[in-house]
Amino acid sequence: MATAEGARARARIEVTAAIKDEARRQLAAEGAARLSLRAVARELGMVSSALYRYFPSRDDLLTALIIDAYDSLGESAEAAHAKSAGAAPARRWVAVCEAVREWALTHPHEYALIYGSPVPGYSAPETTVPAAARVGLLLIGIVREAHRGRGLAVAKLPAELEPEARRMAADLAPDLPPGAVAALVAAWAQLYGLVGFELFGQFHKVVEDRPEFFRHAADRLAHGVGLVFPRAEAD
Amino acid sequence: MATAEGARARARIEVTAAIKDEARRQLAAEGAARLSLRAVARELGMVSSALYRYFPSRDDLLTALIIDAYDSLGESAEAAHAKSAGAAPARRWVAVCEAVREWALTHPHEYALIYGSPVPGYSAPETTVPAAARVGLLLIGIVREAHRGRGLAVAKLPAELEPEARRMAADLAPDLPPGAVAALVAAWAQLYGLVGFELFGQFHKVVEDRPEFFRHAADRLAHGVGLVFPRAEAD
DNA sequence: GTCTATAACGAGATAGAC
DNA sequence: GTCTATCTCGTTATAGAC
Repeated sequence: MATAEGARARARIEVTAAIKDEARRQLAAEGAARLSLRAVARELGMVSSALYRYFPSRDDLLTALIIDAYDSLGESAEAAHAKSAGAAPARRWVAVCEAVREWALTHPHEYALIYGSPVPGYSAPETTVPAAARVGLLLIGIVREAHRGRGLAVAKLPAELEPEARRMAADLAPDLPPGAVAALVAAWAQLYGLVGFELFGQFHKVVEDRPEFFRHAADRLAHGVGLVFPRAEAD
Repeated sequence: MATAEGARARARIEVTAAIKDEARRQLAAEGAARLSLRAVARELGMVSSALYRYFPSRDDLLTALIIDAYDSLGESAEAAHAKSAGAAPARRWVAVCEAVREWALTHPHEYALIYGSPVPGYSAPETTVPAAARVGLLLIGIVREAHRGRGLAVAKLPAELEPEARRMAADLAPDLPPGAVAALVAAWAQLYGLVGFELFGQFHKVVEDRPEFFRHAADRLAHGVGLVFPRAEAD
């Protein structure tokens, strides 16, 4: 029984993966708005109703693709973070930013799925939140590391933003100064502005040496959050 | 004959506007990927072939909507810029950024059309460039104003970025220091990161007081570009 | 219980004849 | 410009194989 159940489970995992792979292929070709369960089934030699054993609806398939994309991005970012262990927080920040950019360039359609325009008629359920938070948590961790090592220059905050900054800090990182958390959230959004503009073509005929341009912008973002670069090298 | 021709021209303009209005409505409901000439025609009580007298293809209709969106955004930004005449460049910068944000919040689907994921199978022609450049030109103008008034703190550039910064400056604003141009392009992209995150829901349960958060982030962007705030008030 | 296949629904797009 | 015949879609009900 154990082997039979194992075989069933294995087959189920394989078919699920095949469905998602084919769906990703269609994502690239047609976009998320035109993702079609029937087309996926047809391409796999299945009948459309059979897909419902694996995904209860088209939206559930979309949700699975979104979570996979966030997880894939999160893994790349976490790998870059781990690889940079021992380096100054500002360097680790840049390393993670560059990993985000590289993942986006190698997975443009999945990037568009999670950070591009919302899919009409689809609204992401709360189950996507943990995967979506991975990169943010990594960035918070880097700032925390700097804070503990006294390598964080805390930004001054205008009085009007202080309540909001306190609220964000309480939610996201109660051990960090509110000013740093507010700056971090802004930098997080701005990082995706840089990536999105490059990926979606706004830098066409504007920025040519994009890796270098991005590296410098990521540097400046780290600086804006209060991460101090080692004296010997920069800043 | 003059009146007849005038009437014809007027009718043509009216029908063209009606087509674009209906197309915008569908953009909101279905997304750009699903924009269908037939559906537009049906809704207007026309037959699909009649639409081709006004737009030779779906892509041409899309292009017209994109140019309209860029122009509408550009007008809003330019109006905010004009209204801020006399203020310090840093203040004008923030005013323009806030106008971009407000336009995006009131025109979410048109924002998604121009700054969101690319429409699969569609590639924007060069004719969209002038409209797309309006906000960028405005920001360059603000930095230029500061530079002329000696209110621009030019950012130091790492040696690796200098050739690219020079190239960008030669293309975009030969009268400005390359460092300022590079910082400006980055800030421009980052501005849209902030706007996109708010609009596309990434700030859900993260940022609550979004106007204040955005204003502060725009302030910091101005600072990053080298715009100096009047001593009496901020910085 | 787990899965696939057949058939069907209502809605909408599409192509072509007229 | 109109009509119709034929596609697509998401989804469900049902029946039967393993």
